[in-house]
Amino acid sequence: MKTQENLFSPIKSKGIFEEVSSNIKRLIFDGVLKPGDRLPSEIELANQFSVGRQTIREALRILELSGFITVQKGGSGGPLIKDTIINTISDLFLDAFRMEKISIEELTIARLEIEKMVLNHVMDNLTDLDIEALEQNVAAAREKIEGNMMANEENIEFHNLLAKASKNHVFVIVVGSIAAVLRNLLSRLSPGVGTAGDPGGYDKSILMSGNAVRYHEEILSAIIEKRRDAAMELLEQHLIEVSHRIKTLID
Amino acid sequence: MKTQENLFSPIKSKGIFEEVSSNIKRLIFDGVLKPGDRLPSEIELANQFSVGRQTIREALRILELSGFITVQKGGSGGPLIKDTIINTISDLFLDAFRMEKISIEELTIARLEIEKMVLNHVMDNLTDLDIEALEQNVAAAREKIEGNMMANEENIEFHNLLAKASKNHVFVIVVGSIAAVLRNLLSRLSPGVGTAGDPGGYDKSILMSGNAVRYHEEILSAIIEKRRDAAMELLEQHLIEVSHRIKTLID
DNA sequence: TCACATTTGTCCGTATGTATC
DNA sequence: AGATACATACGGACAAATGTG
Repeated sequence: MKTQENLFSPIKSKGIFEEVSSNIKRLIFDGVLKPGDRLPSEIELANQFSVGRQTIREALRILELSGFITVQKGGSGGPLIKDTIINTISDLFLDAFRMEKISIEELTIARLEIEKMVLNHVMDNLTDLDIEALEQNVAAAREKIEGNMMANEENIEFHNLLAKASKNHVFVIVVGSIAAVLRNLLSRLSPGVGTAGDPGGYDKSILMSGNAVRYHEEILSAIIEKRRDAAMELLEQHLIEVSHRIKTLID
Repeated sequence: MKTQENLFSPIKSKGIFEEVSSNIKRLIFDGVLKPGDRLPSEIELANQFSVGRQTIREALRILELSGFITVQKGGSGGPLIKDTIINTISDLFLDAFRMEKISIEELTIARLEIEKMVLNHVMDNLTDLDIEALEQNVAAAREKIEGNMMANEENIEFHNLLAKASKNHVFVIVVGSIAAVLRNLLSRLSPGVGTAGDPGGYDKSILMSGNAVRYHEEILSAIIEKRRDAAMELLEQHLIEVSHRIKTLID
């Protein structure tokens, strides 16, 4: 029963590969290595640390799955410092949702509540840059709709941009994760929807997508004009409609 | 430029080790493999998948860092299915803190908003079983406090039980993740606090812990008596006080 | 207490696939 | 198209750790 978790020096605990990844992590935390910098190749790292290549590979795998680096194959490739922690956290939330077998009802209820909460924060922290990004998003979405194309990616991004405008990264992660789950569900229910230039999507799906864009435009207007209650009401209507759309797809 | 993302069979895209980990992941999602089950040894897996042992190792490393398995060395050891996604998320949150992607302020604001939202749902969906679990929790916490021991685990669990009482798994995961981050932070800031029977904890930390228990008791009473506004007010006071406690620990 | 078997951890050598120049 | 550089993958070997008899 002595489950003493030694939190002070988590290094040295498991093996060399963890120590190597911790060392590189520390360099990133201390600012010695910044996003965009290149790490030496595996062979080079193996020589510098005086360890085997497999050990380096597992250390790099840790860093990759922790969102600190990406690895590119081929010539002039190799490990690249890149900050993707937020995305990594979102991925794990997605896994957690899938493990718990979340129902559509639960997800839509939670989404509705959380996004309303986020919107409240947006109204208090909105900047011109946020407005610009949101306007750009709905413009791009409208353009696609007018070209008879789905605008699903843009529509999902609208909600992510809204979360960003709340100036709270926790909200960004949570909203982004829920959006990822929904996108996952939609792509399973109506295949080919997310792909660009899908020639088979000339059905009511485009109408729904266009409808969402109109809602986004109205919500954005209400936000800009500081009409808080109207924005909340529109958001609620929009999300309820989306949930209905998903339900009809399931049947 | 042919970046066609095939959402139906994302396998074969990156490499063999990702395909292996995806296969095992799928088995876990589908319930074929459940927490507590043992995976074959690395050599056995290598034979069954007809791949090298190094490939298996990297696949297992992915699963470990994604919170799906743990790996034990030695005789009768090996890969063990275990759901630790929430802990993994909290670890990444800590990394995000260190990378200054998330601040304590953001986290406490998000926690306050989310738990208030959850409490509202709890008031509408409370059952006798939830009440029983919550009462048992505060009773256990009080017992520890009266024995001059910290009740941090119980106090954190109180909030998780609250989330469960909302009957929404999304809330459970979000609240659980935030709680895990806070527990992780607290254990780093005030070492030895989480361990049972810590003889060095006879300081103001126990007072704070006891204070939290009192708040929990009052909140629970308000919930049972359907005093919604009072419960919300108490919860808000409680969480603000906790955030102050964390801030003072950081300075 | 002491081997013993099992399993992960680590290293080496080599070959292949892949992206860049 | 060819050369180069790099990750990816295979097989074999030994060391270290851990539970079991």
